[in-house]
Amino acid sequence: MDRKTAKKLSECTCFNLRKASRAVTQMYEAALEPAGLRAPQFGILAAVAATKSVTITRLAEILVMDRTTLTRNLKPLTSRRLVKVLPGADRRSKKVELTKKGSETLLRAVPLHKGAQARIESGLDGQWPNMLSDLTRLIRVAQKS
Amino acid sequence: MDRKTAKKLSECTCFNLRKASRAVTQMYEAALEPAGLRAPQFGILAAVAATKSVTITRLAEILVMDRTTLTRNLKPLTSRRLVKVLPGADRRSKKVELTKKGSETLLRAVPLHKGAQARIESGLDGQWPNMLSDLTRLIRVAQKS
DNA sequence: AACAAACAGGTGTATATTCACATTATAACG
DNA sequence: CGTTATAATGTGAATATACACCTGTTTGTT
Repeated sequence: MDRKTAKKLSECTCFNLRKASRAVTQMYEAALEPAGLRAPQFGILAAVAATKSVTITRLAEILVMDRTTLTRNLKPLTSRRLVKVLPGADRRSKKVELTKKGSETLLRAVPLHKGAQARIESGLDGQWPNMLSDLTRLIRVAQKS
Repeated sequence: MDRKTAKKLSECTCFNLRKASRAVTQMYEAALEPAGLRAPQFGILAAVAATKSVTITRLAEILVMDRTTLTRNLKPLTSRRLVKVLPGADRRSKKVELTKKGSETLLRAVPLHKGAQARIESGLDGQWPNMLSDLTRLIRVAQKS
């Protein structure tokens, strides 16, 4: 259990994806810092903005995120009054919407995000679209297994 | 801020990497479950096994993981007596080693991990080596930005 | 020897992630 | 109509992640 193990680890899909995820997240969060948003928070705000109003379960589907993860992730956003959670159509469901402050924050974050994305894409010399389709396929494979 | 926002999000490197990371992690953790290991735990055990004995800082470098993250991640492993943390060369440093139980656990986990990796690679029709080099490049780009 | 710089490590705080389980509300059905 | 299944959400517990900051140790310089 020596060099061989180390080599296997360095080729492990999970290990490498998590590593890349950490590195890229840190880079995006540094970029988004002036807007005071973490990476998942930006995603949530953007998704809510795109729908105007969604239930929690539907939003989790859109974000491909565990529903209970989303529930927790909404907490710091509601505390900071960036989103509001209102009673939904049912007495079961709720709907999530942006507040004015949330819209403003998102508006401030979008150029920062765009800048980070542009830096990544330029660093990859146009390979990102390819990588994206590969990643999409990888997700499909992982979810089927 | 409508369809356009949603589209941007669906092309965001960070968002997609995190999504893929979640999906693949779940798949690997389901595979490793009989050994009672989470994905990062497997990585730590494998890295420790490959070195016999390492300091915490060095191990964090190997894993490309924040040092303080590693410190926390070692906790459940030491609690379960899979690794032991001993005084190092200095009075500053410590060394991390596998216990007997840790070796046994890793030995049980390796075939499970290999199976998961094989399923992923077969699902990707040999594209994984390409994707790996792309991911490596992506990490380099993110860390330079 | 005295002091500053660099090194190894830990803690506080906050967010993110997920599973198992619990709760309440609606829908379906016999 | 009452019972059962399904849907929407929340909570407890555990791990993961990382930044800012703190402590003690060694090294290097004068």
